[in-house]
Amino acid sequence: MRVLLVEDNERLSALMRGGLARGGFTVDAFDRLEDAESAVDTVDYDLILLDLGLPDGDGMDWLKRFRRRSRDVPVLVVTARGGLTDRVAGLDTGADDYLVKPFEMDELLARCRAVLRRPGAALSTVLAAGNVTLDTTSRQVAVAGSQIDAPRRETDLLEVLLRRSGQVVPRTVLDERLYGFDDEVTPNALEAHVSRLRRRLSDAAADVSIHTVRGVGYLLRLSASP
Amino acid sequence: MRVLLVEDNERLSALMRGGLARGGFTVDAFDRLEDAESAVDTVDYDLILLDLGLPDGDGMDWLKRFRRRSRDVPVLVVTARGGLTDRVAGLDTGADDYLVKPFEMDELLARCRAVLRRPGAALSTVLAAGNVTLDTTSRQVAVAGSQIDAPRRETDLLEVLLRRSGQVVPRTVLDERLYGFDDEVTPNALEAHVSRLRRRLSDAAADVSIHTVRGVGYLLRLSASP
DNA sequence: GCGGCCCTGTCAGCAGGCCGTCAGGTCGGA
DNA sequence: TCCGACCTGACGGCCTGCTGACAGGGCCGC
Repeated sequence: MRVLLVEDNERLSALMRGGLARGGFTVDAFDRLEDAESAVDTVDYDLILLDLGLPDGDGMDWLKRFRRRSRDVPVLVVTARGGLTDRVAGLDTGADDYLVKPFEMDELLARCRAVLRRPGAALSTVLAAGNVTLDTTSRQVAVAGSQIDAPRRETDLLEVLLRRSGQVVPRTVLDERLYGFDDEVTPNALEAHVSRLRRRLSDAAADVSIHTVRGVGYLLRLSASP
Repeated sequence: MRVLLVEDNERLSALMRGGLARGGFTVDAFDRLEDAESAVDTVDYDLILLDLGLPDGDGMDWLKRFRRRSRDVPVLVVTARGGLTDRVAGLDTGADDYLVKPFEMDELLARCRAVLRRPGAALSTVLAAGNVTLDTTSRQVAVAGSQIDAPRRETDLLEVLLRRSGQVVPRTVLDERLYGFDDEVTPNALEAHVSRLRRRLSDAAADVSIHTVRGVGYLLRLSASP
């Protein structure tokens, strides 16, 4: 974990460097915003520790500017300004946490760890074949990156085919998946959906298509491309 | 945004519920870990506010167990235990932040907002898509820079859609975010709000619109522009 | 306290799209 | 060529979602 420390009090900076190093962090320390500025342009930090009262400017202003271009690096503000309004302003400007001097090294480390543990993006399962994708949670179908509208039954059908892409899926399986045991439905209903889905995929220039295996079922595979 | 509050002090709980509601959160409040336990099993909360000294167990133990199975819900610990070792232990157990009683409601809200900012999502307090912005601090909506009035429910709805702008947000998620356990509501209530918000956005000449995904939910996306 | 306004949930009517069915055509294998 | 399997365009019932109207309730100003 690489950390950028911006702190102009030399003794405190030394202390923090020591503590962070013992905590397993790699530290780059600077005492001016200008140096910090060029550092963030060249190195991809995991975490930034920022003092507010610095010789060449206010850390809060810098943070505001920084947040405008780089959104995802956690920033922990370390400062003597302990007032409520300062803390609220700091948090709302884009600080992920706020630590008021004086503090114990253990607490600094704990807060660093906490900030780094922040949740990542929620994972969604995406099925894909060729340039066709289906997000199983949002039920969105996309071809070559652009979304297309598909009604529910066709989406369900596509899902089953995608899950066994390249293999023949028997009619019976498709019927079972699309319709509960209760719904009795003409065999033709499935064929109708296949037909409509084929049309939709080819209209969207998909590079996979649905092949018929007579007497058995269907399979999804890459279209022959010239 | 749906919040689980676990706090056994009745007066404090009422205060926090009020403050959070004014801050645009939907709150489920319980005074025992047992109830919290079953709540987290059924609802997908955006944030958990946890008191430590509870009648039926220690919040810290519960948090430890909770973290073992669910890693990605932010937890903000609210407690009277202000000692350093307590704070460090709390953060290392899996709390994302630590707030010591007594505290101001403004600070609580600011910390909630900070914790909810996920890496990759918007890091400022202002959510935006197209020319529509929502300041989560003041709960003000603006289109192309000029503010428009939107009632609370519509603002909440817009917030959820903005946080997942471009992605489909399932109906169930929207229902969960907008309404707590107690509020039982016709599915049509959501549709009514969507309708009203659509009207409001288009009246204000917003360049994003709410798109319906039949059988699934809604998504916010840039309107087709000529 | 009280009147009025706005918010918000409910209802009902309506529109549009989905989906199962049918019928007629096409294709493949024997 | 014949037959069975499959394709596809047309159609209508039905269901989902949209929206205007309305009523209850809370909040604010007088």
